[in-house]
Amino acid sequence: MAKAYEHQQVERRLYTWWEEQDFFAPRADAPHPPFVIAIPPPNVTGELHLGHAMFVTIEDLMIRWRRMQGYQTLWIPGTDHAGIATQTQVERLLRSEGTSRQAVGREEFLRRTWAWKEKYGGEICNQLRRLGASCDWARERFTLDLGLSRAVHTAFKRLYDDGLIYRGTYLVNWSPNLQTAVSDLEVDYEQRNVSIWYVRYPVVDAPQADQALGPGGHAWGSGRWAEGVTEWITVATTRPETILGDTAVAVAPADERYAALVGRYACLPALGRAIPILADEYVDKDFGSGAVKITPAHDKNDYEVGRRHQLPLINVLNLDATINQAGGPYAGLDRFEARKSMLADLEKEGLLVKTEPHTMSVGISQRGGEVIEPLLSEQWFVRTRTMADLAMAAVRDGRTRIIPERFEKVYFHWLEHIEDWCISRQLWWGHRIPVWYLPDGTMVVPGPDEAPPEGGIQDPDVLDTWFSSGLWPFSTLGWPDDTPDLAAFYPNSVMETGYDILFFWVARMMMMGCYFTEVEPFHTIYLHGLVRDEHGRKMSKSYGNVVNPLEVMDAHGTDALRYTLTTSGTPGQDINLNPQRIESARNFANKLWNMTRFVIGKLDGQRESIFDRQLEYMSLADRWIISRYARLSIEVDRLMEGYNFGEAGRQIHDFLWGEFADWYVELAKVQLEGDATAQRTTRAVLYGVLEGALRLLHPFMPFVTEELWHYLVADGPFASPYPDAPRTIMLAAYPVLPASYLDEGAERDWAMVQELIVAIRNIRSEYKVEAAKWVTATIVGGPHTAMLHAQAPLIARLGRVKADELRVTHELSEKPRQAATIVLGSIECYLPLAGMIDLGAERARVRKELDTVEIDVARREAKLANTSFVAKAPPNVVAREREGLETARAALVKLQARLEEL
RNA sequence: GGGCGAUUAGCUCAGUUGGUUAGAGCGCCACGUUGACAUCGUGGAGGUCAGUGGUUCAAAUCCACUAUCGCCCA
Repeated sequence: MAKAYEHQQVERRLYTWWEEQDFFAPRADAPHPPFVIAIPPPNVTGELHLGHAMFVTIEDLMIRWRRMQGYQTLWIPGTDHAGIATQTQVERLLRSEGTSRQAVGREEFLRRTWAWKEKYGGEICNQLRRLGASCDWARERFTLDLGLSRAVHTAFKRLYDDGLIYRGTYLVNWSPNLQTAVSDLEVDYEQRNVSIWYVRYPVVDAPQADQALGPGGHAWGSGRWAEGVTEWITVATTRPETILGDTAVAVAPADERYAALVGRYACLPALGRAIPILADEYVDKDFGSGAVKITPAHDKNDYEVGRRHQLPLINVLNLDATINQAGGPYAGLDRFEARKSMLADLEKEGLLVKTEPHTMSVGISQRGGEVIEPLLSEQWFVRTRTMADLAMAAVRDGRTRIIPERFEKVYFHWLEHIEDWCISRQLWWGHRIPVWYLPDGTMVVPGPDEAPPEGGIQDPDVLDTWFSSGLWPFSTLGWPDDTPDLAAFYPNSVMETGYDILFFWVARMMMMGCYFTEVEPFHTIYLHGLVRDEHGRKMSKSYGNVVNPLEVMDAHGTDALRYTLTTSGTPGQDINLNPQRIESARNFANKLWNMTRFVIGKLDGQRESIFDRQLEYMSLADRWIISRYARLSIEVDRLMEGYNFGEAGRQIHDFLWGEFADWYVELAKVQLEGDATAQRTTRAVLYGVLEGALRLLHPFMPFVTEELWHYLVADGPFASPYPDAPRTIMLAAYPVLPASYLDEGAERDWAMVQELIVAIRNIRSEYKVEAAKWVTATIVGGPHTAMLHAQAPLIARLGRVKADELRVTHELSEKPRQAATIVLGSIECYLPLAGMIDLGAERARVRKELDTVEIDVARREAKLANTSFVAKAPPNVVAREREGLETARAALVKLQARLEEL
């Protein structure tokens, strides 16, 4: 074995072997029921980032753990076609070639996109492999596969037939850069400092004859448009270009300032259109001027006002956000140029009253980055209420549980207030809407196995990518067909993903799963936190704080990254990824390597586990480490069942490093110098405990544990839930020891010995005894004499006391004067450090120790003197307090006596 | 405006139903010995658990309020 762990030599080799051996596939001979996770499908042309690393690590952890427990595990991998993202990439490519999707046409564009997918689509999956993902690649799926497309078509058809899908002209979120509608969820809101302009409109009594001219009979732009006007109504707006689409001015019904104007008309600047002045509750009389321009085709609130008053809808924008013909003199200008131009003209015509700074939230296209335009257009929608109610009921009834629980509240709130879902996208890359229009205008929605109607033209739009993702837990298993996989592995067990896509994806899977399959798609939703940089900032290219998981794995190994991601936080909480923690995790892997190397070296070929045989004799140290290991396995089981993976991982680490390596390995060195029985037992304990602990750790650090396990067990037998399991730790049993292995007496006694050894080392260090120097010591054990006597060889070695000069005695009448003193409850220990003891300093040291013990005694006495404590606290707590007091008092007496002697 | 989360050592974080002296890693100081490991070992320093009030025999932990930071929704 190499002197240090070299992950480069191990990871790819093991992964290839695992995959070749088909260890990832669900086993029919598994003794337990299925445990199924569907991967959150990454964007097919995406590149690995820490979000992926996070979900892969946690899901693989769960899968490996359940697999080792004997569940029939299936982790379905796959990718998402990611409509907008992928199309944008290919469009960029086309632009670099001097062409465009429009120029090459739909068919060619799709051909190019598939080619792009073939070229880059495999990359993300290989990157998931590097993370150690033990998913069943034979079942890999892609949302645009034939099968999944059939699922999408079936779902659409059913919703359509059930009346839950409709087509209509409504105000939608339009992304001018992407030239498509997007859903409410794909709009981010940003607080922006903008201007609010006060614009006055002439008040008139009736529409004019010639609208081309203003109320004064002059053309717009002449500077005299409003000549002679005496009555005005002033509106405040942040979007002057939408004046062109105004169809009313509204005031608050209770606003006396404007009461007389209601029922009359305002003359619209630029266009001369007479629009009614009306009263509506929507208007806040204290905001702006108290009068609001109403543009039903370009604002959501105005749309509602318009509906209440049957106002006409006038759309003034083209799909690229330039002004259309309805915009008169501004037609052809971009929306922001039109704004400038409009403001200049308003100024010129004396209609601009004032400008004020204003903050408002602006909708930004999540993908396109530009300001979203509320735009009237014909789209397809899903009526969500029925499905949302089903999705809520599943969680409310406890059929699906969300972890952490607090997200249930968020989930309910969103589903309660859900609006209809705009599912059509004006893209080419995706599932084309399965609707055909006949020349007479009738719509036909054939089933997936039916031929499209003769002479029909298919709707040009595609479906929102999340429509297909919503079917993922069952479409990947063959739905709508009644496949064996669907029967065996649906519903899934756990949906694990980041909380940031609770609405986007999780809620939609719940909605669609409950609706189409009449069963909740998974029993548990586990939401992990987001990965941020070490100071809690979001990782972003512009900050330059992005950590690339591939680079981390190259430098420190996959296990180090995985261990860091799983143990850096708690469920659902964002983690601040500290690069130093990754290094520590790498060091841990190396520590594992070396402790195993040591154990193997000492086994001398004896591959025998303490857990496979009854041993006649075990030392205190043996019983202690076995008890600790048993306790660990029970704790880990409890933590994992409760989804507290981080805490489980930390405890395994602490045990392996802090107890097994730091203590037991050191003790084993001494025990291995003993007789044949001691040697044999020690080897069996080293082997059994380390082998088991590696299994406990395997789901966290799959590579190093597998590699070491091979070295350790060689051809030896091992426990596995699978009768003919090949030689891999992946299929070895996950340990949970029976409580009979717990030995509280051994743990208590060993704690005492440990404390004594640490105290001796502490004294050595304080007196600056050279590390190489072996000292003399006398232990006065009182009631623990026999136990301490038995442990003397270990105490001597670990405390660097000469074995033949370590005395353990029940009592000591004559205490050495020139000696440092240790008092631990009823135990005393004297270290005569020839010539090194300064009596004054030693007195001070003992005095200080006495002080702390005095405080402790006083505190405990006060507690026990408190009658309500004794009466109300549980008996074991009181007993512990009494015991502690006795020990502290014993120490107090000894320390006082010692101080007098000195 | 509504909701949620966080606040514990210099830094990054644990602390599982309230119960000995609040822990870890990194960083810091001192010293390094043994054929597993310097990616290491031994010892040490370092915390008014954000603040205030309450519940309780007992609060980092439960409750209320406040402050600061962050996120989600509108």
